[in-house]
Amino acid sequence: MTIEKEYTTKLAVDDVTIDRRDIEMLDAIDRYGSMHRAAEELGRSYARLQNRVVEIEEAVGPITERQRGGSGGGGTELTATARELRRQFDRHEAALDGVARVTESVFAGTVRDRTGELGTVETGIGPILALVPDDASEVQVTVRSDAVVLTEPEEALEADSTSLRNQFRGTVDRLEPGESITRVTVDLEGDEGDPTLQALVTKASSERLELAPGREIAASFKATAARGIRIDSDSRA
Amino acid sequence: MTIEKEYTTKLAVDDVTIDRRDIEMLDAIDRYGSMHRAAEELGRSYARLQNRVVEIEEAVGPITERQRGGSGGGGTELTATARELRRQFDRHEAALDGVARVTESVFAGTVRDRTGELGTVETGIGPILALVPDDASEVQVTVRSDAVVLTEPEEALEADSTSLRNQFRGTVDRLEPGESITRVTVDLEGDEGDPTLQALVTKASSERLELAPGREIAASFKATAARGIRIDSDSRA
DNA sequence: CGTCGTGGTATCCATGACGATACAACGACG
DNA sequence: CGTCGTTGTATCGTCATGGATACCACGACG
Repeated sequence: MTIEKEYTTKLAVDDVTIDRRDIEMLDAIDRYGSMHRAAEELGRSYARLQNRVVEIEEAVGPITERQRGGSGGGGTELTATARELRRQFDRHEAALDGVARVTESVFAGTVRDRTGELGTVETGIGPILALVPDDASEVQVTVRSDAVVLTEPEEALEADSTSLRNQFRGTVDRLEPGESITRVTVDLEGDEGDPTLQALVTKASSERLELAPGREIAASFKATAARGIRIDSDSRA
Repeated sequence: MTIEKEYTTKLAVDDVTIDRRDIEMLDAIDRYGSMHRAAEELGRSYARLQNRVVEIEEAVGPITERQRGGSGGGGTELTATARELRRQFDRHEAALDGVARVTESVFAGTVRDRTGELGTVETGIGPILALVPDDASEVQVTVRSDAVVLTEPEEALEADSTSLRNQFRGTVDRLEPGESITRVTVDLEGDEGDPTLQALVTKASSERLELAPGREIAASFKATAARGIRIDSDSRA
């Protein structure tokens, strides 16, 4: 059973919510210069497509300049608003794609202190400062591997001048080099469960830090990049 | 026109894709111990709900132990698989919620060098090492504010022993303190556009670094936390 | 002044998702 | 050995989405 993380991107603008299909519609209109051709090229009915454009415009304002009559019969162009929408959508989707692709490390623990949205979670690898939901006591803390910073252990000590609030020491367990990015698995000193933290690092950084299995290293991440998720109390196993 | 980032969480397991509704179904079954009560409590029809359970189990394997007959008429319990599914879903949703909530800073630029998935992007604030799509030349680079690390400027110089590949200097422009987290806006030295970088920092870090408007500071982030998004060449404005 | 490919609109129909309903099968317990 | 609240299953109706089709309006250009 392999579980894959998926998602669908949406933008809520006032009253409508714009999804991938809408953006593809805008793209096609932009590319072909007419809603008829866009509909044909996308394999969807002109009537619905045109309706959708109007529907969006009623909520967002003009996203097209439509003209009928004329030499070529007319045509429609996108407005700056439409292009901005598309860019925003692309950014959002890229961000979501990021979380779906990136691996994360999980540590179960219990919330000790809490001030506002922040809390200290006692885990098998020690206390972690993380964002925690305010009704939770038992949580699992997740850390995205692209948010983990690796540092020389000696330098790490004086790093109190940083906003990196979570620092751990460990030894490199495994390197999985990609073309330009290496996935590093760090064994942390911990008693329970799987005291392992994954980090994504550029190949250049990997070489500069002379990463290799057995190498001692400091791994740190920001409190704002670690989130706790409530575990239902009635969940056994 | 206020644009809000939205998303719908999904897990793809083999042949089925599990969405929020399914997880709520599992929750209700777990809470009430029977599919009939779960259906009633959720306001949906028993027939469909039961069908859905079977449908999921055909793809994922047993997620329930169903028993009919008996004193209470029977009942159904969740299996460990179902609980694991729920936890995974919760984690994924928390991660997606993170990207939807966090602000990001955007810098437009052009890709210079590219090795694999990594590239150097020339922007208004200088070169940024980021993940770039392989067909792009003009990109917008986005940096999540929870991935930006603030450091004492003096210490930053010797930070070559880190996997933080992008380092910039600037001055604190604005602080927006929350209950336990402060949003920091840093003005970078840059010519074009909006040379501003946002960072989320714990209040403790903010005080330790003595952040205040005008304060000089170093802001850094990992290359793997910066992603470039292609800008269509035919996009003007 | 007609042509032609647009935009604009209304109507009908196919499909899928889902609730509503009805009914059979089950089995511990009184 | 019947009761009762389950799990199963089949059928029908409803609703929303969206394609298919048809028809009108438009206006520069030949």
